[in-house]
Amino acid sequence: MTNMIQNAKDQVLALTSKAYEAAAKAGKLPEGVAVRAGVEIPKDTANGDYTTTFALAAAKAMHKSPREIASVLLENMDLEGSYFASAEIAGAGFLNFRLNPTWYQGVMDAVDGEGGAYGHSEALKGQKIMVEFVSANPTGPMHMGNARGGVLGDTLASVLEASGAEVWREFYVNDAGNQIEKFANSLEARYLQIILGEDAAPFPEDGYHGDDIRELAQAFYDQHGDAYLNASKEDRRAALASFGLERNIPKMQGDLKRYKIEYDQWFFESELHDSGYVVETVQLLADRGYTYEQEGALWLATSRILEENYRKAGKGDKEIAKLDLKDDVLRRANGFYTYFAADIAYHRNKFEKRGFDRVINIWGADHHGHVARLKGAMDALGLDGTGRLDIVLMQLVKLLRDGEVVRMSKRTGKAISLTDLLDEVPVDAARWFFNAKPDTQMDFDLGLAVREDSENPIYYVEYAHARICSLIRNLAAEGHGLPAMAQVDASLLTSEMETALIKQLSLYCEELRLAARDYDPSHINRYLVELAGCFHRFYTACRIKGEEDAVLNARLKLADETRIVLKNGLALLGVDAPEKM
RNA sequence: GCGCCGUUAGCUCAGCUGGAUAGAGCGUCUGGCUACGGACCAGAAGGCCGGGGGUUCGAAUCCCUCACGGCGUGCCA
Repeated sequence: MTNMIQNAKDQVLALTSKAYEAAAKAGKLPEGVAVRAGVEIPKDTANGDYTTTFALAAAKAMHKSPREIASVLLENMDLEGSYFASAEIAGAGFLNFRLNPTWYQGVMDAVDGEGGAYGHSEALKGQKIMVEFVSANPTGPMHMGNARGGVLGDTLASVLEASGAEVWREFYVNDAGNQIEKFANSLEARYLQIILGEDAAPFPEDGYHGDDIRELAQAFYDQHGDAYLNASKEDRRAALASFGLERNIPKMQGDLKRYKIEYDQWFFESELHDSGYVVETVQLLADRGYTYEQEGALWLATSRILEENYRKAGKGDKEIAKLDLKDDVLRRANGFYTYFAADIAYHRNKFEKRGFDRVINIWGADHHGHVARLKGAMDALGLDGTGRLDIVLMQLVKLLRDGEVVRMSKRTGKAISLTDLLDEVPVDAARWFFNAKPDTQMDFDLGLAVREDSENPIYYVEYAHARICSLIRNLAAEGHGLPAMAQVDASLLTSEMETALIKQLSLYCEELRLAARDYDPSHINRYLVELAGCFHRFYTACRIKGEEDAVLNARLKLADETRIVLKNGLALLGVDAPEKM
């Protein structure tokens, strides 16, 4: 709730514009100039704790040098009662502000008062947001891309929750359509091979070659014997498909749970078909005049929809012509609806039926061709897909083992599955590692990932937490309990390491904001490493045990607040904060 | 061909709406507890920010262009 960084920034701007008004009134600066100035935190504290570029930004309009403006501003500035002890001119015309103890006390009060909720905000209050992620085909084991997407989606959902949104986690189960047909055909071939021998039943060329298919067929055979040998093709395939799904889906649920991912809902594609919602949705598009028939198929006029969108976005004819837009089939000539049609229905359901204000999908980058047309289809339905549907495209994971690339394709049957991963790598390490910026490709070296040493930043962060817990335990054993905030005087914390640590605590709010804004929870990872570093440096430089009570209390409180923030951040990532290691 | 993503230290990556001398971790080298957890800390070396133009007080950041890499461009999902 309390964001002391925002408070400080607001105050810098308020102090500066007040100074400007005073100066203008006194005739020292031209009146009525609107200045778009920013406030920043300088990288080097030699340049103060906060800085504003007001004078730089105003120079042109005021026809004065930045330093001259800054100098006049300074003469007219009153820091009384503010968070700042001093302000000075530096460089090209920066105004640098230095914090006083009331601000540091404010940060410590905020962490103490808000505890586990510290860092949370109400920025997204009242917003109902769905995050749909993983949504792996239930036709086989989940792969590394699912592992990455799982962490990303789950953590992003947590970040949005911490920002005040009402968040819904959902898994879309593709239990219909071509993939399932392929799945059934593959199972059927394996099943027949078990009974009749390998050569008796040809394996479909585009089938799933994985061992999991053989195992499922074997399990089916163990249960039913050759009862389905002479059944109709349709019955046999249907039985095999549902047998497979009934085993695969709970397995996925179990694996994801083991990965600490729990969904609010597993939504089945088949429901959209069975309830007639797909047909209804396509009809709606037809009613709105966005479809046409050609060569026996029903098409969505995607190119027209997108062209309208691009035109609205201000793109010219030339640009649009270059885009090479294509229409999409909704209903094939054989009468079956495409995945795309079902997906449109699914997203209509999210917005229209369930009333989500915003929908976020985590997709693999290989689906990016699908982004514009799905948004366009929502626009065509009047659901503002352009504005409310956000697709996070996640670049794929390159899996390595000892430097060698490991193939990830399900179809080769050689994939390292998410289950395999969790057998090799601790869950927390995997979660930490996969929580990387979505739009960069990443290498995951299995040999490297299992190492539990200083190369892995997660141990650095966990160690800081465990160290603080140990400190608190030891002091408690000596009769020094944690002080109440009233007993803590933050003005005693003046050394470089202490102020740096408090400032780092205040940054948590900021990083959470950025994580929510960019849909990039990896801000939290980097923040926690930095926070742990600040703590270790503080801990090395500042003794706690044996100091006089006032200092001891202040430092012990600071350590405990660091523990709280470490724990809050790790909780967001779904990583344990161990009290001992 | 077209589209999306990427290119910053030996490696993995930060760099917020353009700001001050481009940062961190790992690796390499050198140091630091008979004191609260050495899974820690301090210091050093290491950079035409892929190339070239442009915009301006100021560009890793914005615009154009080229190069390289990944992915896509199905009546697949």
